[in-house]
Amino acid sequence: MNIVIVDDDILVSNALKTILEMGEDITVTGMGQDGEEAVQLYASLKPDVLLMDIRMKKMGGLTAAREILKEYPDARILLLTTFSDDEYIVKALKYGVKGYLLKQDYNSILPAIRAVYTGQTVFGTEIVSKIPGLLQEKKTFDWEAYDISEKELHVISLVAEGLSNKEIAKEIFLSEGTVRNYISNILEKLQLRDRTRLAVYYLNTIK
Amino acid sequence: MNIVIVDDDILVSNALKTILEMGEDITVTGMGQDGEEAVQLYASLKPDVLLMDIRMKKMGGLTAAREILKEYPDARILLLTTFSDDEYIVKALKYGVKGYLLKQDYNSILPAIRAVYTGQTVFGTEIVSKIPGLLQEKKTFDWEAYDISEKELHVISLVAEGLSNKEIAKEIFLSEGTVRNYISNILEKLQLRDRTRLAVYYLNTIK
DNA sequence: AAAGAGATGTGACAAATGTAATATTGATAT
DNA sequence: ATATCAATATTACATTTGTCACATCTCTTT
Repeated sequence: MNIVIVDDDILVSNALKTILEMGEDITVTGMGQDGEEAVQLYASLKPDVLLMDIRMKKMGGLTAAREILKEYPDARILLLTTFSDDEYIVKALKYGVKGYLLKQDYNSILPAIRAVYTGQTVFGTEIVSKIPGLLQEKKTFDWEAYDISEKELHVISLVAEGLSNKEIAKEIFLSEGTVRNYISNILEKLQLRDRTRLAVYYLNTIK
Repeated sequence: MNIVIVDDDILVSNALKTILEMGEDITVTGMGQDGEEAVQLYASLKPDVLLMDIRMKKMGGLTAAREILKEYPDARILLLTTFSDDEYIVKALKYGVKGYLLKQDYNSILPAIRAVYTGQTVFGTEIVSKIPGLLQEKKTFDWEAYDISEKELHVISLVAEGLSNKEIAKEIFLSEGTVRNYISNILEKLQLRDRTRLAVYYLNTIK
């Protein structure tokens, strides 16, 4: 299994190399220090797995990953992060990165690489919980508790689609004025102050 | 490393056992055929990893996983799925399951188990894309393509937090009028018609 | 029939919003 | 110094929005 390691810090790169080569079937075929090198190295060496730091000068790991995956969609890239770079994880996953690990866990890097090699996607401890839409757990809102009727809920959903009062009125066969009253009531009940906040609130909530 | 295998189908269980024991450091210490057995086996054997089918009679793998994790939050459970059981994945992750694999990929089971053993979370090929909130088709919007500047993006995010023009103005040290112009421009560029739609659009999009 | 309750509608008003045209400012280049 | 450009600001205006008080209208209950 051929691996390329890219990391700003040569000490880290070497440490990683040592760890990896403890696996007999593993060869580190190349090493680089920034995103641009990563792109070049990948293109020339086509390693089985690319192990790359996410924070690097010049081109960062994320951008490099994107570039590489654009060209080689099946590239197996494992990103290393120090900690709490949670913001990048979603992007990384979208690009098609195959792993997102904490540098700290030295002894999990080897198994992670093997898993990635077989096509799996691997997340370091704690990282899964950073995936929004997963942990970001939309409040399961108990609309009933606020005396929100079925009809009102419908209006809310229309607001959250961006309809104007006039359009909502037409949609549910009420006068525009009544729709205004409806919304005014809803805002009062929910302690919100305008339709934008209402829309946002609704979207962050599960019906 | 001690493993317990739970699967309806004894043929599958045995096949898995054979595969696993090709790893010399691995011992299959117990085998069961449904969720209830899984719970019992886990409690009595405390395996390092529990490998479990998700579809089983009596208690299914998901429920079993929940029960076990309720009692032992650090349990490392790897669920096996035939395919396209995507609906369960989010629940599984919420419970704290450490892996979700396709049964088909025989040769990825071993590395996956090792990764799980070190605390990583592993997803089989294709499975990542099933995570809603991720694939949940937030359009990866290329704001740059619409000439949205960094500052404009900031304004947009503030709109999506429900701030009024006046508040936004105070926040970023511009006059209210300028903020209005900003937003007017943004709406024009994005072909949207008011702040509510802008907020909705933004929330359904990844920065 | 009268009264009450609930949903719907109207009118009036202030505030916020969106648009457009036109300043003002400040920095840069010539 | 002048011309130029981008960013910011101002002004004016039409619309939309949110609030409130008060009508209607329709059922139901008594």
